[in-house]
Amino acid sequence: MLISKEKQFDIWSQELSIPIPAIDIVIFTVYQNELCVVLLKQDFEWESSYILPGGIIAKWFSLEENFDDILKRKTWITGVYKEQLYTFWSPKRDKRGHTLSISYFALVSMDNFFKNIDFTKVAIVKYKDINEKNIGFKDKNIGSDHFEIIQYAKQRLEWKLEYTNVAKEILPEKFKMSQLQAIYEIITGNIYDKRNFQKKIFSLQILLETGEFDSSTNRPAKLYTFKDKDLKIIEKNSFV
Amino acid sequence: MLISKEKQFDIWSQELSIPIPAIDIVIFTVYQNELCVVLLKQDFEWESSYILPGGIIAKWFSLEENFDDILKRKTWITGVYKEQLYTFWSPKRDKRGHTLSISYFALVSMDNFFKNIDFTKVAIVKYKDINEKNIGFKDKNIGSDHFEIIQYAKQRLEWKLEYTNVAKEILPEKFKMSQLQAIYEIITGNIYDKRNFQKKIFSLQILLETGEFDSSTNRPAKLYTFKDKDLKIIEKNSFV
DNA sequence: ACAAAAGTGTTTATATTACACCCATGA
DNA sequence: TCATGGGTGTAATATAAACACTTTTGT
Repeated sequence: MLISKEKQFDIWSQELSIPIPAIDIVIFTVYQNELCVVLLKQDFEWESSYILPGGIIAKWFSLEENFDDILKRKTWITGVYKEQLYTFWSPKRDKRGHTLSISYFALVSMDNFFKNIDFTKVAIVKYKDINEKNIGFKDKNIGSDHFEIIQYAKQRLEWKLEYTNVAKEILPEKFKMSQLQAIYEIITGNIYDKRNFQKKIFSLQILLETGEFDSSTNRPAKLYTFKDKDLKIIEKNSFV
Repeated sequence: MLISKEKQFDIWSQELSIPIPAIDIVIFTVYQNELCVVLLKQDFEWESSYILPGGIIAKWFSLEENFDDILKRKTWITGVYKEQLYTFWSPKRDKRGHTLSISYFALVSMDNFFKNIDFTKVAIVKYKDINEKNIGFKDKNIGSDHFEIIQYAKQRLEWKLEYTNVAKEILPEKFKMSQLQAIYEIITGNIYDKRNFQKKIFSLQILLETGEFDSSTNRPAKLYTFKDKDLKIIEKNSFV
């Protein structure tokens, strides 16, 4: 006998002494010079409410495979940078489903983003517009801690930006120095002197000059690209 | 009808499409001038094999409560510093139980350690003596990735030591500068010039002089204590 | 010619590294 | 008196921070 996924879920949540492991995804992008998060949307008469894309995991697949599957089903986005964040659980969270949230942090470039995303399913919400009130579907008792998870992800993003070349996951393949600086300024909320910024970035030795120029605005700007294709952790000096 | 925990576990692992969430604990201490890990032991004729203390979580309690319960049941250790590490899952791990491992990293001071630990249950293994061969009970097909988890925890420990005052969780309440330096040297594997080490530590402003001295060896040594009772992240300079 | 973004150097302050001798105590 | 671990300072180098004008292009 086949039972629907919903039904099966409700049986589990009552019968078992364990919480049900699920994945929740905080996916950031930079859009219109703002840090944004891709969220699932529910509209009420005069307001909107959002939750993180997520779903229950299947034991036949790895966490990464489950992530890819869930993100694709919920948003149609594929091929993003992803990293596990933290696992959240409390007996109070998500009373209906009793799900344990293995949260992931993801980055998507605007290129990839517009190629893949399904706008009938998701909303792009400015990070600064997200607050406790518009996160979580109160009536269904889900997403109660999604605001906290987003905060946690933002912290991780700032950290990663400082210590790795992860900015490449948000930028197009080739970019000008001012675009790179903008990413850092948007995400950290600081503004930097462009001479010092450039000196710092060059000292990290993570960029290559392409020899090409962007002529879209006034004086043509040199285009750079990241040297390493994979995530590179920038080594810090020893403790002492 | 009551069914035993073992039996129930086996039913779950077969019937469910989800993995069973469990906690695995990597608990470090510094003992006899060596970095050590507290592990559960199984002796064979001519060799020993170890796994991480761990157990299945109950949804009636938070992760922290589950952690405390599991650690106490398995080792009798209580009141340690703990921090969630990472959640490991793959369809290949732990074939019998299909458990998903929410791993934790913990630190225990020798003081606390000897007050609480139950040596009939656990072994204290030098970190450097741990290898793929002596971790995991092959016959029972458990702990297959515990070596990987320990490596991950060691990395986190080094990081925490550099960026926080977490050393306080391993040291006694009052300690001399050379003890603090030893902790750093043992864990990072580096050796430091004691003048530079002192300058660095003082610059972080995380210590207080107690005014007391340790007279146990030769010239009496000043005793210090940590200024903050809670974990303090040492702010790094801004990116640029 | 002017508006807009790109490009470029120097000075000062701070942090890091390398390095060696004297001190207080117990045995 | 000597062996042991504790305590202390300075000079050289490297990194970070503050700061403003010129260049190239499109309009």
